[in-house]
Amino acid sequence: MSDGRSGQFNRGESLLFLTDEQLRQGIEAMFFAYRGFTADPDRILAKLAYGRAHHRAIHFINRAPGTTVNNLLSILGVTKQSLNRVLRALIEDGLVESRVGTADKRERHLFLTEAGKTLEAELSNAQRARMRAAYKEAGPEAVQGFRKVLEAMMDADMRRAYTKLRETSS
Amino acid sequence: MSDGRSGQFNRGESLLFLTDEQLRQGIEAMFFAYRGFTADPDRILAKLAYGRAHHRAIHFINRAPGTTVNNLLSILGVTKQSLNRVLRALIEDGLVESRVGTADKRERHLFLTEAGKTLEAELSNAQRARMRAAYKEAGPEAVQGFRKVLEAMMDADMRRAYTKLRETSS
DNA sequence: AGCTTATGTCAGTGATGTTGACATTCCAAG
DNA sequence: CTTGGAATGTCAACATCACTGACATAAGCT
Repeated sequence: MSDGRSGQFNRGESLLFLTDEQLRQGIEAMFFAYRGFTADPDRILAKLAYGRAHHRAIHFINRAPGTTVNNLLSILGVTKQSLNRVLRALIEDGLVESRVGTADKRERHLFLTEAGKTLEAELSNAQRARMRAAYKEAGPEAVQGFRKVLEAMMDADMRRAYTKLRETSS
Repeated sequence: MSDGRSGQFNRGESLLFLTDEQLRQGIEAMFFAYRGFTADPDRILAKLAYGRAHHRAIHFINRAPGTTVNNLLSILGVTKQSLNRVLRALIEDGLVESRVGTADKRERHLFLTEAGKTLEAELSNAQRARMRAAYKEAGPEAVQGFRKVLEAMMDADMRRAYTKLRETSS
């Protein structure tokens, strides 16, 4: 790691000791934090006999109403058969509506019903509350860094999906 | 998007637009990043017919050699039945050794065998490589914020486990 | 001796993922 | 136009893994 500076570190690198130990702490922080991240929605979902797969489907249908099953598949990264079971349950329970495509009748466009939107809001509110609290506790500068590292940790195709979602929502 | 930044915030909060939209982006970043975070180990584990549960067990046994089953349970947050299935497999495959406690013979103390350490290193290296790359891409200041937000997102008991691990490792 | 603790095990259930087979629809080559 | 392939989505069977509940065993504690 020859940075060829006169001093041992330049200003930018001096805070970044990438020892295995530091990295492992980051790994463990990620593990524990993700548990907290999903804890609140999990509690709500458990009462309804739903799991995280249902939450993810509801989240992204809400995010991009009218999305097709195929589109959802690529975002969620599961097989279509897996997603189908989840969608079937949500449709039967009246949370999601599936409309045959007009241009291409093979496609199904997915929408949340009023009941679906209600559950989505309940899940979102719980998760946002925790995120808001964490942001507030960590402070504004920390939030920038948080987002930056997370984005750098994604696979290329995930980052594409992520930035695409950011665009369409604005 | 009502961000109304005319004079509504004081200096400290001015960088922190806690709109629902901003929070949702954080949520999605967390979702996608966690997939990237586990992708590399998952590939290695799949070849051995192991899952993430095995990885977590191996990780924390390596982190705290001699830990008891009960201790591991509280860190991992799974049921003993679940953990037992995992441990049984790892012991049968010669990756983990279970020694009866000397002071309290009810306890089992867990250690990685040489083969276990080899697999742990393989998994760790893959995950650290990604973490290192993400840290490098995001920059030093970002790393501080990343860690700070993650810690703030944990449940209280998780944060206790996390900081305890940090102490014992130093 | 009786109560509690630590661990392990068996049985049943549920969520989630997989592969395979199949129906429907679209599109393009002949 | 017809036919065959590709795309989209659905249904069925099976595997994995987590959970709850019940119980067994051994050891420590009062």
